[in-house]
Amino acid sequence: MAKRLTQQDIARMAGVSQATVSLVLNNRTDGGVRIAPETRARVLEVIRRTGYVANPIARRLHDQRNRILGVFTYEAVFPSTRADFYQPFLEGIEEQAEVAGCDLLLFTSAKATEGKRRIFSDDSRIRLADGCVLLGRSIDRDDLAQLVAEAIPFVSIGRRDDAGGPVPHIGADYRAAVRDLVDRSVALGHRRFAYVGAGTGAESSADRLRGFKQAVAAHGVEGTHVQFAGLGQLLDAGITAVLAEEVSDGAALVLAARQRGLSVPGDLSVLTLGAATRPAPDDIGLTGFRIPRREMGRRAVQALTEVLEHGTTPQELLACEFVEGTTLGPRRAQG
Amino acid sequence: MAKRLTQQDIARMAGVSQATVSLVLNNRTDGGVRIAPETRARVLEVIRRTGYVANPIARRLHDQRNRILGVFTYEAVFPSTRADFYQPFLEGIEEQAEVAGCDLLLFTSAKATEGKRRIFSDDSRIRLADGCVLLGRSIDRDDLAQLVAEAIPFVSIGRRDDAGGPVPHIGADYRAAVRDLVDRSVALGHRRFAYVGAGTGAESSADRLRGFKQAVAAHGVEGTHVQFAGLGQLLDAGITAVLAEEVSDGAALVLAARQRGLSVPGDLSVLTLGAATRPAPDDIGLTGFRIPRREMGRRAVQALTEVLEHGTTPQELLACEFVEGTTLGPRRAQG
DNA sequence: TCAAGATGCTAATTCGAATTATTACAGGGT
DNA sequence: ACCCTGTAATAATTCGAATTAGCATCTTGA
Repeated sequence: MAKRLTQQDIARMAGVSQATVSLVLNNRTDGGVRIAPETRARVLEVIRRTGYVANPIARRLHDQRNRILGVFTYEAVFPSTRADFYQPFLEGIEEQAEVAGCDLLLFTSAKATEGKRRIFSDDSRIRLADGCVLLGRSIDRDDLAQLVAEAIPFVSIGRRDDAGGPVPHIGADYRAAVRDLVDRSVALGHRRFAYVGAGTGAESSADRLRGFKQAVAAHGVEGTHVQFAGLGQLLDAGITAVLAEEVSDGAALVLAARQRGLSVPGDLSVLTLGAATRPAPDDIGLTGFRIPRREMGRRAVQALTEVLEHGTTPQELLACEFVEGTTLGPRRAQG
Repeated sequence: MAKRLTQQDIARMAGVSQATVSLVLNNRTDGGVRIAPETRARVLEVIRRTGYVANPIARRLHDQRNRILGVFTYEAVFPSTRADFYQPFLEGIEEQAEVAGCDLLLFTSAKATEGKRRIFSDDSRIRLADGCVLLGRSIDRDDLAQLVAEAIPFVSIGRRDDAGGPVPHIGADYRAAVRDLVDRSVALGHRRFAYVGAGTGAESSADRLRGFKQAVAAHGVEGTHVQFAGLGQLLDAGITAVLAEEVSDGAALVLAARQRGLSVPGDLSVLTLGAATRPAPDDIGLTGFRIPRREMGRRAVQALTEVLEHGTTPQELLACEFVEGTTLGPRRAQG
């Protein structure tokens, strides 16, 4: 197989030294470096002819930066079961990477152990890239702590609690978004709420539940939290508005209610909080909010650029947009 | 920022040389390498205490391999408009890359010129990877020729004509697939066929048309080729079976026929040849064949591995699977 | 007791590119 | 002839780990 070209090869062809090639390549004119125009032209011509590109590995070894940004996901990126979830983030990431003139490295080599990938295994390749975007609902806390401890440049998509230090992230402002939904519902007369979903574990779940609790407290209305949706139980408790963390749970509630001959939103309002770990029907028109996934991807790459250039620790929550839908209505005047 | 530990540091702490640390780390026992058990233990203890991990960059520099496979597409990968097309290929690519223990590099830095990316522009980063998979309906012929000329390890997804030499590729066997459709149709009594579509330009189009022509010739039946579908014109010509290159064209024909009060496949059989450059409705149940996209992605990565290891030029066409559908039926006995 | 062989480790080199220090050589002034 | 200055290029070193050749030191056996 044709061996890969090195600067030494280019140098030989152009009749100069390897150092000269490097200087020409990097367009160095500072620090008393001078290259005669004709020499420069000769070297550039050889480079053009051969299509030579500096070995990123060697480059990275010497200094920092090879214009490669890593993307780490805890599951495979492409399988269509995951596509709906990852896709919008990746769109934003790709878009901004193109703007930044960087290539994207997908860490597919990280072998899955017990179904989950780990960043730090026997042979972590994370440092191949200049920096890294982390994607996934929940991220291993040990991995996160090690990233922070080793000062590896990275940005998490999704807010993360401290892990031995602040974790740079671009998240969605679930607290504000959930509060907004409660506000709207209260304005429509609702006084008894239920939050259906985990509400714990991943930061995104915790944030939603926190927003819910803040909002019901602020309005002085009733709000309960249950892990799973039991329609009868909710109705018995006199609840008129349900906030379902998972989209599929929200959809299931709407269908169950209608099967009982109830009207949504006439008898019960159902709101969804956008979590999508399971596929859900999309023809129900659930009221809720849109997670700015694409924008989060874009901002994450921008933030990573800042980390790389200034060593900062950006943390930002992006606003979610209200989605009108058809499942929120005024509370029915009750007997 | 705490500087990263090196083997030299570990060596100092354990009172041995850097070489010894390397030998212990790689568990080398071959080629007359011997390390006393207690020395080994001492080094391992220091490694354990410090949490040292070998710098992958330095490691790759030495190995001449960076275990990075490139993926080049002429359009952005992730935008959802393209998702249906690229997705299955990428699934296969990712799957096999994981098996091979390689990471995937998406060439997002290749700026688009006139809406199309080019592999070889000012500053091609194609050589960042060990090898490269090319994806896209049509690939710039100059790019292709240069890849061949420079002996850059790559594999095209989709058959390609020679470009200054044979082009390594994993394609779909469109000729066989189209012949099969004609065979089935002839068996059902059809004698007058039309091929609707480009039939030229990209290799994939040419292969389909070639299969069509071979089949009608073999059966001694009538077969015409038109670029665009005019339903009336087809019916006037007494055609009873249409093969539409584009799925969307096939779907349009079915809808147009039914709008005229005709039955498909009662009055006209419509077959599709799987090209999907435009979105098409998927609820029509067109008869045709399935392009093994995922498998092609997998095989392409395998083939690339072979190219890298043995410098071969693999060329392979994978079989397409017949899809029953509802738009092919026996020719109606005509007055 | 001394060569032969086994054992345990290290010095030195390699990979490819970036950078610094240094050399080589021209022409100008005295 | 000599020094100085500017210009143009190169030699040598660096990064971190892997590898090979080779140097000590210690056992054996005759």
